[in-house]
Amino acid sequence: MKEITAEIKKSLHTFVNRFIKTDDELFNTILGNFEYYNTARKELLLEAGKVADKVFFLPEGFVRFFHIKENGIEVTSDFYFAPGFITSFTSLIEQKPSIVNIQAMVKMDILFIKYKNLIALYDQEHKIERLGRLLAEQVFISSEKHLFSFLNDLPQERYEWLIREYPEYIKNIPLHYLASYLGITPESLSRIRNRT
Amino acid sequence: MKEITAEIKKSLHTFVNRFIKTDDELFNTILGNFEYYNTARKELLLEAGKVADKVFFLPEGFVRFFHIKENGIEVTSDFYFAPGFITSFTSLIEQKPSIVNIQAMVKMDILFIKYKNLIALYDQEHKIERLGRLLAEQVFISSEKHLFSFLNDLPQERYEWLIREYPEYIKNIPLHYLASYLGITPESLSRIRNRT
DNA sequence: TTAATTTCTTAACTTAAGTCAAGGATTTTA
DNA sequence: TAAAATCCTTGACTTAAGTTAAGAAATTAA
Repeated sequence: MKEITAEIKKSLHTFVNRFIKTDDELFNTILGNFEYYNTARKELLLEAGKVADKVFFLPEGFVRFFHIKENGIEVTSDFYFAPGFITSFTSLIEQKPSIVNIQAMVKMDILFIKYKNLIALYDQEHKIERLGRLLAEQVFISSEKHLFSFLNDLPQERYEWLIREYPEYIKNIPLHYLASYLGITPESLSRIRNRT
Repeated sequence: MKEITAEIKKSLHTFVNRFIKTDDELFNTILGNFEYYNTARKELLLEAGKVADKVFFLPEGFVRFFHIKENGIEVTSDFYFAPGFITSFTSLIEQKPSIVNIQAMVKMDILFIKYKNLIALYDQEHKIERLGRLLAEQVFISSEKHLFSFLNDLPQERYEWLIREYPEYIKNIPLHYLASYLGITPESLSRIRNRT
């Protein structure tokens, strides 16, 4: 079982301090609640049907959210790049089975905190509750952007929006995942790209 | 200038206590920060281009979120029914000009709290910070549902999802607003409804 | 480094939604 | 309550995306 490196600690510290200022005591309280984990590429950090009982922190790498529709089609709903906290918020908040799978896109060293420890931290420290509020606000904003791309734009324009808003997606993510993120088939995305 | 009635106080109390338990002192602290306002039907509670500086509480009635695209087409992005807190979260959180307009759909008596007072309450009371976190989580969940309807379903299925998930929409909301909420034209919605 | 798998593209055809236009029904408001 | 505005539907036509199928290219893993 590998240790939490100084580099990983620093990444967590920097990220948390974007939202709240932590003195040593508070940061050590937070850090003390996290455990280390090493994922394989393509490993599921959360499986659809199970209740989310952890929040992950990614100091590196990125993950994909996806689910399988009744007709068997796989839908990619989101990507998160490091650094950041990752979980199925809906499953975690409601403590109900998750709709989505969360999949590691690359092999990576990550941290996680258990749900019950997070809740205890919320009770214990006003500042951590604030961190929770600010993070919830951020995931809302990012979800709303994705939603607005559907309300405002045709598939072709959604693709243009995507490369404008998230240029790193194009470099790192297989196109058929991007297609379903955009709500279109891989064939359509291929045609859209070749009619510029 | 009309007063805040006992009925409105009760509505706020009941709603807040779904999320946090408030003793008299805490509830009076919250209530003391709200002011009364009476809207006309179709009045804009927030105009696109202005920074959101209030959060509204609706004890009754409902509102519509909409914006105008560059091509002049109006898009309805959301509806909120009473009871609940209403604002452009994105504009409020980032303190940037709002994309959306918020429009009263009926004449109603409402409350509002100013942004700076809300921030002060967050600092002052851990429990209110928690309320903020829980509300942010709820708006995320509701935005994600709307998003998933686009990722999972064709327009026809999205309409069926809407009447299943939000039957009250059909009874209260003009169809051309629902059409743009579903990302389709009024003509298409009309055809979808007439091919059951 | 080769075999297996995954990823991406192209083509032919189908279908559902968009566009443009018009008119009737309903609701609002003066 | 009558005029105005809004709301909803229908029809004819266009267009963009879906479907099915096949194969080439690239990547992964044995």
